[in-house]
Amino acid sequence: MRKKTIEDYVELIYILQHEKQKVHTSDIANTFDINPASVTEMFQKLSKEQYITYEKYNGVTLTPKGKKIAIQTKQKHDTLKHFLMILGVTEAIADEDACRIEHTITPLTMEKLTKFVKFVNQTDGHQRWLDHYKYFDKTGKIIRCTPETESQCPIHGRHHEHLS
Amino acid sequence: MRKKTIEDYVELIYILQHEKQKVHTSDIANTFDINPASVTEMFQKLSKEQYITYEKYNGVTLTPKGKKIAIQTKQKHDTLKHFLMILGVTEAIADEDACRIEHTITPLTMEKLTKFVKFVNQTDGHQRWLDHYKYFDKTGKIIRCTPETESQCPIHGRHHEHLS
DNA sequence: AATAATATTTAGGCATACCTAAAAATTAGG
DNA sequence: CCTAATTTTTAGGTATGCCTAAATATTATT
Repeated sequence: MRKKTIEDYVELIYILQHEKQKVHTSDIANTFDINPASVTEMFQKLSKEQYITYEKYNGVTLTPKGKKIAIQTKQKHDTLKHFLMILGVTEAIADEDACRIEHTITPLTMEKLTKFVKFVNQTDGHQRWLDHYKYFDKTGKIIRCTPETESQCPIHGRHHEHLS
Repeated sequence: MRKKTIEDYVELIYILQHEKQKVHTSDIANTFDINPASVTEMFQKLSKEQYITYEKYNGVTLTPKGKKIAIQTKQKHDTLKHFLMILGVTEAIADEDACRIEHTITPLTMEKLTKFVKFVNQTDGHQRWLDHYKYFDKTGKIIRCTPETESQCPIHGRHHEHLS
């Protein structure tokens, strides 16, 4: 599997903290499926760099610095995942890819993707184009419908009344 | 800068081969802005793994295996870049992000993104929604226009005739 | 409270992609 | 064609995130 970054660790600690107060070596080791010894090493590093408070044999908590990064990362993750699912990627894979992309993407690209997701959400139920995309995704067929021809559109024609 | 993968090297060799026949250590070192010594090392590795034919002091060429990977990678790169530019990312940054994402993305996600790009291309000039997205990107404002209200739409209203 | 089971840490290693400095090969100029 | 400049390679080193095995601390059982 992919090597975990500081962001991965901090994000996971953040998520686990909701259930556990103190997050332990084994929690991380299990979720990431890596050796506990590796987690201890990372705890030491994260502690040295002030992302977490670490007491030997007693779990960790996020510092404000760590929490900030965690929230930012989770935010990116959720947006990316949401975005991919709009395009028709399954949840499990969207999750996986979001996890990888969230660390490498530039702020500008993240911003545009965020806007795209907002755009789709805020026009929810009114994006005929998205139905057309999904139809294309399924069938490979492009069906154009202009306002004039929409009533004959095999995707929208029948439901025309409650769509507009 | 980010560490370069086998794919990065092979893709760049592929691009440079069009101009140069044999690609030399310094060509890669300059483009990636890394030390020539590091390129030599990678040449040795790539050669050992049969991606390139490597003769000391005499440049490299792609093997069929290497060329295949190169073409696949470049394909992914171009699609990703295109996709990001549809969303309004500038060319330079789209290029940068494409370069990072192309190595980590799963096939399913790549497939959906490819479909999305095709969908946009094949409906070129007929996606009123894309104009709406761009308007939202610029202004933050969502403007809904149904077939009935489209003629009053500030984006499409005036140009209604040659759009449909 | 002693011992057994479990969890965590330490110590020593590995692979990867990079680096610098120095050696060796190639190429260019007189 | 020989020396100087340039390019490439070798050798040795670094940081990172992982590993295993062994040591140590904690927790649970009786």
